Parts: sequence; C-alpha cells; structure tokens
Amino acid sequence: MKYSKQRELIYKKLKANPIHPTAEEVYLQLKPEYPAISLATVYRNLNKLAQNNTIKKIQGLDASDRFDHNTHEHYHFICEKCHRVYDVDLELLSYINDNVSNYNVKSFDLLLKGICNNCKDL
Amino acid sequence: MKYSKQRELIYKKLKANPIHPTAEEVYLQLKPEYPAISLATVYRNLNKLAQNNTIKKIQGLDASDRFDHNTHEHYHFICEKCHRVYDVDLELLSYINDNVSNYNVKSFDLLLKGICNNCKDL
DNA sequence: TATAATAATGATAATTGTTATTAGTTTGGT
DNA sequence: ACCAAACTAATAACAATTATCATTATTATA
Repeated sequence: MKYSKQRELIYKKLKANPIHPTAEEVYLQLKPEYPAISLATVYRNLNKLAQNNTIKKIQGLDASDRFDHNTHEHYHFICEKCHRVYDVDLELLSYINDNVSNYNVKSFDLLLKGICNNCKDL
Repeated sequence: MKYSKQRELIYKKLKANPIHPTAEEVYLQLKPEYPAISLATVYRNLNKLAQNNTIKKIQGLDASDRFDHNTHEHYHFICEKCHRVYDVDLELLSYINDNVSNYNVKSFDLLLKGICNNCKDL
C-alpha cells in the first residue's frame, strides 16, 4: 500500500475521534483543514484500513457504516434516541469459540441497542 | 392491523423459507403466484411484521436486511463466499444481562461471518 | 536523477437498498 | 350499504456507497 497524505489525515482524524464516526462525518471534519479532500477518498481509505485491520468497521448499528480506531475487543451500544454510539467492554471471543463449533467463524460482532442515560429522562 | 391477502402470502412465504430471505427475494418468490404484488408492499409488510415481533429482522449481516420467521433465540452465520445464512443456536441473553450493566439494553444481535462447509473446499 | 510502473486522487455518475408519495381499492364496524 | 381507516401498486425520491475516469503522487529501478 502506497503512502498518501489523505490516508494519514483520515486515520489521524479517526484516532482523535471517540464517536465512531461515519465516513461522511470524517469527511466533514477533514474538509476545513484539507478542502480538496473527496468523500470517495474517505470511503476508499476507511475501507482499506479496515481490510488491514488497522481500524474496525462497524456495520448494522444504523443506516451508515461507522469506523473505530480501537481494535481491541469491545462492542457497541447505540442509543435509539440520540444515535450516539458507546463502547461496551465485554469478553465474548472465548464464549463464542467454546459454544459455536459447527461453523468456521472468521469474525463476528455484537450490536446492542437501547436508550442511553443521557436520553432516558427526556 | 387490518387483514390483507398480500401480508398473509408474504408471511406464509417467509415461514416456508429457511434461507432468511431479503425483501427482494420474498418479492421474487411471490411474483409468479401473485403477479400484482409490489416490492414496496413486501418491504412494508415485512417491516410491519417485524415491529409486531411476528417475525425477526436481521440487519448488518450483509448489505440487505433479511427476515426470519423463527423468533426464538438464535443467531446467524453468513458465509462470505455464497452468502447463505445459517442458524446458530446459542444462549446469550443471560450472558449479556449479567455482563452489561451500565447500559439499558433493549435489544441486541450477534452476527457471525466465515466460510461455510459447502464452500470451504472450493 | 530521470523514468517507468503502480497506486493514489478528485469529481462525479451510477448503483443499490429502502422509504415516501399518490391515487385508488379493500376491509370491518356501524 | 356506508364510511373511515388501513390497505394496495407503481413509481419517485432518497441516502449511502461504489464505480469510472482522467489526472497526479509515490515508489522502484535503471
């Protein structure tokens, strides 16, 4: 994989970002400091980094794919009101390995939904 | 919810179908015996039945939403080659309840990916 | 250092999956 | 039978993503 300034900026932006942004959110945040950047480039590079396991792609939480620089084992909770995404620390890998034997599981994800504490009293 | 012939047919088709079809697959299977049916009607009714908990909507496995008439606890494994979807029996509910305390989890899903036995030698 | 090969880019068109709209039809309670 | 509500088919609209393409940047090699 060749170096590109754009990819470096995209990755840095993601690392600085705890909100598990969508490609478009990364794009919009990058635009002010690098106005020439293209949305397609952001999509391309986030997906490429995810293939590399440099970052993680979160699919199925809501309509858009989201990205996470944190590749350690953890899962995500999305608030159905405010759509904020939170990290959930949970050990599932061994549980899945021990209990799913009849399939050759290469990857899996756990997606949690509900109402977050910020929203519960609104 | 008022009765409609179309919804009955859609539900019957899903019940007869172990492959966790997408809305479009249900539509295509229904078309020959009910040519007037519309794709939008299939979407509408599958979503409505899922809201009722009559069926279950599986999101995040691949690009399309899939539907499952089986509402008992189980999860899904998708083959990354043939895109077939398999049932995975697993008890996770109590594990999640016991281990995720800081979020008010209303629903969750576990999505598994890999290569199925049919495809592993191809 | 010049050059060639390759992989990246920005801009935008195209595609895909899904939902909304609309005008008209079916249903069930009175 | 009448009426309002819920339904329908068809299709337009929409949002998210990917593909295309001409150009530019990066890397390897002569």
